[in-house]
Amino acid sequence: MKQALIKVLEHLIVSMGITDVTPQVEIPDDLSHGDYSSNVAMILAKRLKKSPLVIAQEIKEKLQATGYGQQAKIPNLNTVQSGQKQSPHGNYFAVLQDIEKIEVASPGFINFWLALPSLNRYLSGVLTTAYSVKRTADSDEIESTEVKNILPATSNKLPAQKIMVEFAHPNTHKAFHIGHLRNISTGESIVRLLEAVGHKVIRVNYQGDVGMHIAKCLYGILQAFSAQGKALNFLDENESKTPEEKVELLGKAYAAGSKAFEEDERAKATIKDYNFLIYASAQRFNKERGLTPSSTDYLKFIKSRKDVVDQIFKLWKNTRQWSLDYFATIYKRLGTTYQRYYFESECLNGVDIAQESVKKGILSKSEGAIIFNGKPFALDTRVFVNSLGLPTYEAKELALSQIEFSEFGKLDRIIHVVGPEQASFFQVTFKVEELLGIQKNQQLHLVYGWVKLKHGKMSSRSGNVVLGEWLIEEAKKAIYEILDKSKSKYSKAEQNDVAEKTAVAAVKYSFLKVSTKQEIAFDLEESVNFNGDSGPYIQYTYARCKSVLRNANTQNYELRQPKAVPLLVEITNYELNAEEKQVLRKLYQFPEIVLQAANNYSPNTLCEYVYDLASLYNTFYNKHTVLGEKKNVKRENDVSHFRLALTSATAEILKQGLYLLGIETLERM
RNA sequence: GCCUUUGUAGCUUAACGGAUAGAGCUUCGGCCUCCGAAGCCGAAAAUGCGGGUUCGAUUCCCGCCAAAGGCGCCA
Repeated sequence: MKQALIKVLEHLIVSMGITDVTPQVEIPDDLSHGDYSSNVAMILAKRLKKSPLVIAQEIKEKLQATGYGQQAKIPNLNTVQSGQKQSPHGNYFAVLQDIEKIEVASPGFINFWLALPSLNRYLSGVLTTAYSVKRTADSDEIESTEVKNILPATSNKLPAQKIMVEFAHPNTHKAFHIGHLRNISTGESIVRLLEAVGHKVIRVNYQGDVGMHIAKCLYGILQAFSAQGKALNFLDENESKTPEEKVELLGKAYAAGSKAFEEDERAKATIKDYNFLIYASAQRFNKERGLTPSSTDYLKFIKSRKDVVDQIFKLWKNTRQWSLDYFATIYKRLGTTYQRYYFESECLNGVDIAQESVKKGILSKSEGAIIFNGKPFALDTRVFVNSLGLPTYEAKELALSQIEFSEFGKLDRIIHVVGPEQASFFQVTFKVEELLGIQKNQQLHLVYGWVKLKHGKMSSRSGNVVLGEWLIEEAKKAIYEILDKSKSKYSKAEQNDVAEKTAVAAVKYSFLKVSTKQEIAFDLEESVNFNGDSGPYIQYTYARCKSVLRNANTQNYELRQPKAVPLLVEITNYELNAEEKQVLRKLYQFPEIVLQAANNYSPNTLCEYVYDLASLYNTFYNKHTVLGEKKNVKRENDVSHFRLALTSATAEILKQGLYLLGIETLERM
């Protein structure tokens, strides 16, 4: 609709002699300004040397001349355009059938109101998809919905792309904290939004499983948590523990190792040695897996304790798996899956790429290291291979991008969901990859802001972290309190299901409603808030809608039969009240909001929409009765039918909106 | 020193250069003998400072102040 209006205005201003301006049409914040609004008259004011109001009035009159809202007059349109008898303009102007009112507002806006029939047509469309899904399901519940059904009108204009979204990337042996939670919430929603507008998306996760942080952790294990400092004893003793307990142990070991690294010179030297051993272990692991190893033999760097090679290998490989097993439980909890897990350990041949790049003159040697000199490109200078011969994150990234661009056919884009501290890193690696011919302008660093504590900074070294799962558990506790007070009777299993889904929703929504780049000042109370602009509020509204619909069923309304849908369009003699109109118009905006959220990578746009819709529905619900024949409210049947349709459509859109945010709905809560 | 990002009610925040800066939390006052009160209605409260561009600036440009991140051997 928006695009169609832009086309109409574009054609109109061409007839006014303007060819190089693309009119803008937007959905006004305030519904009293219509469903769509254009500022085209104000843009033209200077060019035409007339007042914006006059221009707006002229445009309005030209549009009126087409007889909008009346199909019969549309064919006459071509006379508006001089000298183009067989022009396709009639098609463009056909959109005006759906407009019932055009107004000019100071200082020169042209506002459009949609005609009721077109709103109703959309409502029917929503319900038809809802029914079609319901009919294929054997239960009363609507199964997870295919969003695409509601979106083709706006989405099919974009060329579909193949896009890789890389997100989550926790490091093994380290804590999974609320920053990762935000990363996953954001990435998951971006994936779903891109899919909803027609793109093919590949979900991947890049995890750091080599490096100093692991050397510190292993050192901590061998020093403090292992009988006689034997790796095998440690593994045997703890093998039967739960994934949570295992990673907790790793976290403690990491803290201990970090402390030793800073305070004890001998420990520091040992940890550095361990780091080489980990690289050597990774190479050995790659050989086992049949991956091509890099040309560097890391064992030659080890100064002492060659006897621990086997120990470190087993310890690294097993504890690495502990972390991965634990991460898997979290991904499952959050409803996230990945097609491919990448690891730093498989990117060690970045050293070889870096060395070739030196020959090509793209990277250079300096003080024993291989660096990229950023000055000619106004970028930072960064180290790719350190003077010890170990690849840094940068060199590994070169190897990674080679793999990523080769494994899934031709990719149009790779989106890296990563924090702001890596902006310089990505600018440099993107540039080097461009110079190497790996990619050109195909990658995007999608920055998500840090999650900071209101007081103090998160640091897994000092142990001052808010763990992801801890937060979800806190939210669950709060929900159990509400459930205990509630009158609804649930079994233990049902309670747990409600608490789990509501808790995840609360946490995810609290991250997603803030714009992606914005830092979040973490506040427990805010994250587990169930009132107002929150995930549970939307879920509650959905559950409320479903409750009404269940009641309608028991009271023998026929709305839930597909045949009742056409009835909606026939309701023309019923004057809709203000609240009904507000909900109806909001529903209509859904596809365009999804498109906007996808194109801007901004789930918060969708959060705002979903909240507005829920809020408008709740206002309507409180003021008017949908069924309400219980006491003395007597009403024409078709009013109830319309309101049930509105309720059903609201439920459907809320469900789909939440799905795109990665949040599940509950039929009861 | 250089680069980047961010400053909006007491707190957390929204607003492709548009209309009266929109919410939530908190506070205060109302609404369950009617479909779910995790709800609804009402009140109070904000664009860091100074310039500029524009019909119009929270948004773009310049300067200042403040915070965060980054800038050859961490990831």
